[in-house]
Amino acid sequence: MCGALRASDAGKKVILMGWVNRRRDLGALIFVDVRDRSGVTQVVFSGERNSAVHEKAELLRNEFVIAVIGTVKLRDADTINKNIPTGEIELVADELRILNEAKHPPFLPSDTSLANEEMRLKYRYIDLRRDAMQFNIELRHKVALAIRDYLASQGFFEIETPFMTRSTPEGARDYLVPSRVQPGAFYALPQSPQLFKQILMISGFDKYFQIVRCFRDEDLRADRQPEFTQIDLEMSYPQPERVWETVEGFLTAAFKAAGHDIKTPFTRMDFDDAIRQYGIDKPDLRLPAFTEVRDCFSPADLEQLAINKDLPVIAVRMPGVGELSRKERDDLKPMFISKGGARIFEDFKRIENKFAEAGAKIRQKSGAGPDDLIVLVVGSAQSGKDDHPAQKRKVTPAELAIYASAGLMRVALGQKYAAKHGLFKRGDFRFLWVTNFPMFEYDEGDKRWVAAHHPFTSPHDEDMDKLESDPAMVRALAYDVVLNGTELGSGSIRIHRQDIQRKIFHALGMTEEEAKSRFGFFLEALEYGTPPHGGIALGLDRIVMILAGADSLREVIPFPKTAAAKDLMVDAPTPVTDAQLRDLGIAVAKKP
RNA sequence: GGGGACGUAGUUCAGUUGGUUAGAACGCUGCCCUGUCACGGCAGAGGCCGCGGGUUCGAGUCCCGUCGUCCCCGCCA
Repeated sequence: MCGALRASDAGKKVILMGWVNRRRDLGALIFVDVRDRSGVTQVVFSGERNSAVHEKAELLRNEFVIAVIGTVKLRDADTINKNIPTGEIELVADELRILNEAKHPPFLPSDTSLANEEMRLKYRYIDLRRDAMQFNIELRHKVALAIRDYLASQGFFEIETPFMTRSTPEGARDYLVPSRVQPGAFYALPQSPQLFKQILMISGFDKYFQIVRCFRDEDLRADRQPEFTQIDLEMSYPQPERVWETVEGFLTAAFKAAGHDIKTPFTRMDFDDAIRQYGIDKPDLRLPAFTEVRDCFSPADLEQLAINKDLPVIAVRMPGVGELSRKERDDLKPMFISKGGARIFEDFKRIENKFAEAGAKIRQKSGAGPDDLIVLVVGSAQSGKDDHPAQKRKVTPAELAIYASAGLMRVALGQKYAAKHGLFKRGDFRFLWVTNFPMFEYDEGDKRWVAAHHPFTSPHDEDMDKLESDPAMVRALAYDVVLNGTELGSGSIRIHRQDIQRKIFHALGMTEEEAKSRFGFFLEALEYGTPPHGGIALGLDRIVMILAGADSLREVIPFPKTAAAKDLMVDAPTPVTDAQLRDLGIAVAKKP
């Protein structure tokens, strides 16, 4: 391989095959860097030594595929290249074969500046030749392999489940596959193998895993692709802690494979605490938690500032970021997303000038040094009263609006300033289990309760009696694993009793008939001796993205989709022929 | 569905207040060069300024629309 040869190989006769990475033509002496996925080696073509081969080497151009036979030569001390691992040697060519020529590529793998994404995705095969992409894809392979090895060593079986399955119109939108033999009927691509893995528990495969593609027809983000890979697992008879240990085990192996040692067990945090301290259910622990500073203001202060005295007053602190300039503060305002009338005070200096005592107290309580940035998020004076169905929760909807707004501000500030001020250090991995999620969320549009995780999640034993009477207060045996503000995975202990599963469907507003038509097969399966079981699924792409230090999943997925869910290389999706549609019994209402 | 950014040579970008022939770097082509390694030197080719309208004596530059890529909100059990 092109990255393999070392000083100890000097004198050997070898053959190297690869791409022309760069050529340096000095006349009677031509240097060519040959590249494959392992690295580059300098090949020397000398006119003096072999004029026929040298003449052929003059034809070489970027990205030609060549084979070179030659002798490994130790370089003279003054010509050693310390920048590459093979820099102590070079290959003196005796024979050259051009295996294939190449058109001038739109961009070169060796280019120092990166082509734009449109170009990279259209010519993905060239983009993938770049060192960075080769590294990321290798990393992905190593991580997946380490996870497989670990889970297999713990007695898990990898078992495949169908891609062509049935639509369950709850949650994300399904990708549909029309059936030819059953015109008008559709398969759905799985959003997750959820019910199949639960049925595998009923089938006696008590430890299952699968590194599996999942599909969701929703709009994309930098960290969301319509098809993505999950590390999906399920086990019988577990306490949540057993699932967590398993995840901590395979993540330790995966991060080790990427060269990082991580500490287990991970921090654990109640959902309510996450909201109150970070305003989000996936807190980034690299940045400090909120400080509640309402009591730092006198009632008169609150009135004068038109701050709601019944709602939290949140100080968001960014260490070392310092006072913002006027322009920076102006830039901040559009970044603030107000939920439920929350307000922002981005100019803390002004608070300190006008309300010196409160300002000092806030600095002290939040532990803010003189170099720290403080932004306050408060409720407006008129907000606060509501009769929301979730009013009785520990964190009421009105409070949640303040926390959530502050949480979004905290994340936005982190993204904008923390990297610049060294708060995000490479290799700083803050894992976290968020637990005790509420079972239900209230859908304001549909005016009904929906499952916060999914409808197969078991409620807490002690909350079972509140399913009908007080759904807002029911906690779920659900847990998320979070890393540096990214949700890596989500899981739960499942319902294994048919009567409870029925109750949940009912609480979600499903009639008996609906439940039966959508999930009848599953309710029936539950009746045939279902062991207690639970599991989790983690996003492989996101794990690799974080390990690669990338900002987008596209950097770790070989053939990703654009924001409009298109594949620019193969140009998908496309219209299909009328004959195909006829076969499927489908008519397209609006042709492009 | 909504908001924002961007679109100029093969590529990455610059292009002033609307004003003469649209520039640079890399890449490409040719010539020169025996120790380069982001080689160097000389010469050269390469432009529907995304597309369509409009304003103007005059548009890469201003306006409207449209397409594409990216980021975000909604959405993502």
